[in-house]
Amino acid sequence: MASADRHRQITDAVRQTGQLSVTELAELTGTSEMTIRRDLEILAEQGVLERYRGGAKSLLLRGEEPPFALREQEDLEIKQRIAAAAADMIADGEAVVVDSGTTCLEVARALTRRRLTVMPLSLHAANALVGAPQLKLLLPGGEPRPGELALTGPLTEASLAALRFDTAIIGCCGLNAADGLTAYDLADAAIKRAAMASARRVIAVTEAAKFSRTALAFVAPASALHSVVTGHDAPDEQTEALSAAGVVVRRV
Amino acid sequence: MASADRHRQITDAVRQTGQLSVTELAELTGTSEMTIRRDLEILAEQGVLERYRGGAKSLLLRGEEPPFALREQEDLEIKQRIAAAAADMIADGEAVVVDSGTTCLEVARALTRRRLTVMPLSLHAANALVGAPQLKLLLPGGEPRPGELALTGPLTEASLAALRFDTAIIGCCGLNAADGLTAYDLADAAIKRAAMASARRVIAVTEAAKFSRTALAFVAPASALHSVVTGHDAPDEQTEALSAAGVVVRRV
DNA sequence: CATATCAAACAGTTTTCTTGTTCGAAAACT
DNA sequence: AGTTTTCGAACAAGAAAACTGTTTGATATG
Repeated sequence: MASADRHRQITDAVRQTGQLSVTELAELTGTSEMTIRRDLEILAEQGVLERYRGGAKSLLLRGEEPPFALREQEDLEIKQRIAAAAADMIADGEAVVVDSGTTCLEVARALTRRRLTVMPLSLHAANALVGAPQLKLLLPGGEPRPGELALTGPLTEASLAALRFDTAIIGCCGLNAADGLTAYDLADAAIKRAAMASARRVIAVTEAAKFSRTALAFVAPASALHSVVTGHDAPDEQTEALSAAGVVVRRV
Repeated sequence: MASADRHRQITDAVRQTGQLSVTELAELTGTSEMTIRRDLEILAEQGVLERYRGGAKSLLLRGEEPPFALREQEDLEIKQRIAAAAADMIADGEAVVVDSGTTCLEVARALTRRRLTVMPLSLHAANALVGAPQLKLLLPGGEPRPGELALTGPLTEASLAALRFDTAIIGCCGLNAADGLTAYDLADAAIKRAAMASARRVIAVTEAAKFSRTALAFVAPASALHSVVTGHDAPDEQTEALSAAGVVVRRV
C-alpha cells in the first residue's frame, strides 16, 4: 500500500503548489522519476491532475471534490464507525435507500449481513451488496456518473418516485444549520432530494469536516433531517445548532 | 488459473456421478484433501453442489443452468468472436440495449471503446462498461438476480418501456426455429421480451450448442429476430430453418 | 541540432495467492 | 463411552503477481 500513500502525497503536493516537476516529485517522495511518471499517468486518468512535459498541474485547485478513489481511503476508520452507528439505527425488515459517496458506501457494507431491502444509489454500493444472502437488493435506474458511479437522471428519479422507504441514508458534501445540506453536483442534489422525499425517516451520515463546508448545490434545510450521525470531533456549536433545528445528533 | 480448471473438473465429476467423496476428488485432481475442501466451500457458495460430511453431491443434475462464474470461462474464444461480430453490426452513435448472460457480457466488453449509448441488463455488463470514456451508460432499475446479476422486475420493465433503442443484443438459453427463443428464468424472459419490444432491431448472440436446447420460458418466436450471430459450428439444418423464417444468420 | 523528457523492456525485489501439513475439535460410528 | 473419521483453523513453503529502478531508444522542445 506504499503506492496509495505516495499517490496522496503527490496529490496534496501538486494541489498546494499548483504544479510540480517530475524531478521535484521524485525528490519529495524519495522514488525514481519513472515511478512518478507511472503515478502521474494513473492520477491523470482519475482526473486529479493534468500532465505536461516535465511535470503535472493540479485540477483540484478550486473547491472541487477529489475523486472517489482518493476519498475512499481517507478517514476510513471514522467512516466505518459512523456507518456502524447508522446501521444500528435500522431495524431488521426495513426498506432502506442508501445514497452515493464514500461514507454511504461504508453504510452499505455495514448492512450486508442484515435482513433488509436496500436500494443503493451508486454502483459502488450495489457491488458491495451483491451476494449478500439475506438482503433484498433493489437497483434504481439511471446514469452512473464517472468515478463516483452515483446514479442520476430521470430514470433514477422515476425509480425513487415509485417507492416508499422506511429510512434514507444520505451523505453530503456540506452540512450546517445555516446553509442546510449541500452537494457538489446538481444532479446528485436532485437525487438526494428525491430519496429524502421517498423515505419516512432521513439519517445523514457525515464526517466532522463537512460541518465547515458549504457546497454549490442546495439539497434541503437541516430541519429536513431526522438524525445526523457524525464523528466525536464534530464542533459543539454546529451540533447544538442542529439540535435546535430539531435534528437528533449522534457523535461516535 | 489452475484452480479454475480444478473447479470445472470437480463440477463435472460430481455432476456425472451425482456425488463424490473428498478422498476420491483429491485422487482425481491430484491435490490434497484440504484443497478439495476449500474448493467445495467455494462451489457450494456458488450453488454448484451441496456438501455433506465426507464429500459433496451435485445440485446440477437436472437440466439446470450452471452458475455464471463457471459459464464465464467456457468457450471464451468463441463467445468473443461472436461478440466482436455482433459489435461490428452496430454503428457509432446508436443506442443499444445489451442483455444479461456471458455471451452478452462479451458484447458489452467489445463495445467499451465505441461511441454509443448502452443500457446493460446485468450488473456484470454494467461493471464492464463503467469507465469507458466515450460511452454513455444508462442503467435500468431492477432486482439483480444472485450470481447472474441480471436485472429483472417491474423497475426494469418500466425503464425499458420508457426508452426506444436502435438495437437490442439478446442472449438466450435455447434457440431454434420450432420452439423460438427460450430462457431458463421466467423473470428474465419477461425482460428479454421488453428489451426486444423497445428496440428497432434485434440481434441474438448464441453459441451453437443452444440450437439443440429448449429452456422452460418462452420468450419470442424466431421470426421476432432480425439477425442471429453464432459460431461456425452451428448445424446447417438449424441455420437454414432460421433463414427460412426470415432471420439473417451470421456464422463466425 | 542539442538537450531534456518520455515510455517500453527488462530484471530484481517485494508482496500476495495458493497449496500442503499439522493439530485440536467436532461429528459419526461401534 | 471410546474410537475413528472428517473438518477447519493456523502455520509454512512455494508459486504467481505486482511494484520499482535501470537502461535504452524514441520523441518533443528550444
